[in-house]
Amino acid sequence: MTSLPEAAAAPTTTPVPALSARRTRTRQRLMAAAVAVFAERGVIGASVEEICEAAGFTRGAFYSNFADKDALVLALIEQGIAEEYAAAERAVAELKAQDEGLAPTEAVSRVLGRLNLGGDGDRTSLLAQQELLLYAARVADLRAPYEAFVDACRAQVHALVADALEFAELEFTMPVELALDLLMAAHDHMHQRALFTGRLDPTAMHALIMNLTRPRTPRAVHHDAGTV
Amino acid sequence: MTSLPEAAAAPTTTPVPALSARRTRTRQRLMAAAVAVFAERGVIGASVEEICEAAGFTRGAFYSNFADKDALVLALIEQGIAEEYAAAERAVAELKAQDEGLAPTEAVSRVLGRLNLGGDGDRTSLLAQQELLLYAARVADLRAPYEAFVDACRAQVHALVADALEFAELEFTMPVELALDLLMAAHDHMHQRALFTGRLDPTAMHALIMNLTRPRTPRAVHHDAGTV
DNA sequence: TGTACATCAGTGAACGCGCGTTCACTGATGTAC
DNA sequence: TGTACATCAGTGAACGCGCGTTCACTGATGTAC
Repeated sequence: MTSLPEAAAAPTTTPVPALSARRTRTRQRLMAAAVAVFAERGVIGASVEEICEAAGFTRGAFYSNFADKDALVLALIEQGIAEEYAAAERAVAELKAQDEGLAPTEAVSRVLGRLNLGGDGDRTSLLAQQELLLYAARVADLRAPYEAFVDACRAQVHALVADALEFAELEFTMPVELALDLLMAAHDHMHQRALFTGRLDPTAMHALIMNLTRPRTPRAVHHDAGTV
Repeated sequence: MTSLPEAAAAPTTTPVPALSARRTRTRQRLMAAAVAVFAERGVIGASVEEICEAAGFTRGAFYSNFADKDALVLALIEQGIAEEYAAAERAVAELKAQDEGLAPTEAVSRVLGRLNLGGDGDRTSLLAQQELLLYAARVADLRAPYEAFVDACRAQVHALVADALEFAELEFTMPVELALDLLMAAHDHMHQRALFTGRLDPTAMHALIMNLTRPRTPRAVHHDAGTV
């Protein structure tokens, strides 16, 4: 799971007419600009003009690269999927590289803190991500790709959490699928609140982790203050 | 907490120039139509024309009642706050009226299932609610009112859950504020997924409730299958 | 109760602006010899 | 390496449409006598 070739960034298996380097750059700049504009104005409210201006192009360039706004959103979602998987690889590798003993909660929550789940953690990314979700929920053609993106996020959480628990000698107190659902729910909720308060508050997240896990071997009791 | 006069629906303490009955009706129709249009097109994408057409008015009527779209959104949020508190009153009263013995999980999750948290639970309401959140997160003047709305939701959850736990003789395994956060997180997540799958899946929610609660009196063990 | 008048509430035409989309164009990049 | 040409990629003007906002208007509602 941690080992893939090293592609995923430069896929040589693109559809029939491979894109030129120049075209790829233009598309990337348009997509990056779109994220910023989506965060500020919303997907529906973002005009093609604004996106192009932010990217330093004219509108003609947009229509030369994308059929319409939906096509750009689809490209963003699909790129998000690829990045999510790539990020999971890296994060797990990093975690395995550090071998110092951490408190169980520390280990797990530090891992979760690294989860971007499709954004850099800054306000712009959070807003843009929420925008994409809501837009994808409405546009039939985008629902399936977005669900694939969510699955990619889930896979990343799964990989990270599994390793973290192994490392801290903990196990879930419920089926792993349910635990993942709850972790992602708490994670999203934390980010959503951050849109209003301006800062991430991991308190509830920590409490949840404590409640979802227990020592894997029954002899040691980490959760209580007891020193058995 | 359960006892208020019986107003909240017809507040006689409205600001200085009280609205005429006709005007109130027009505003309500516009607001109801706005929810539907917001769900379909998004707050930013919804045109005043669409809202008015859905409500059966011309655009002039809109500007005669609201300064602009933001004023209408604010009115929707403030109405949501009032409705949320009113709903909490009713729900708690209903819960207290039923005295048959329920399984602890049943009691709590049935109560939570009743939580609308600002919507009827249908797709339109869910989308509109998400839209309002995202819009409020961006517009400075709407952030405080929206946080007040979230507080109202939290108060409703608190009232309901406290009663349900009392009824089922359960208690939280963590501070109540954290437990409420997690319940709301799981609830929102469940609704968000429903936007894609088309149905509410309470499995994770149930599992969370099991993990957040324990019998209040140590003698009986409700959580395990044991029959002590 | 009836009439005359004042105010209120919504109508619908008009305005100008900005946006999506198209397309003839030009400069940039690549290729054949 | 150099030249001539073909294709590619982005430009920017142009079009028409729909939207936000205004405002003179008219019908509805309320009030004084």
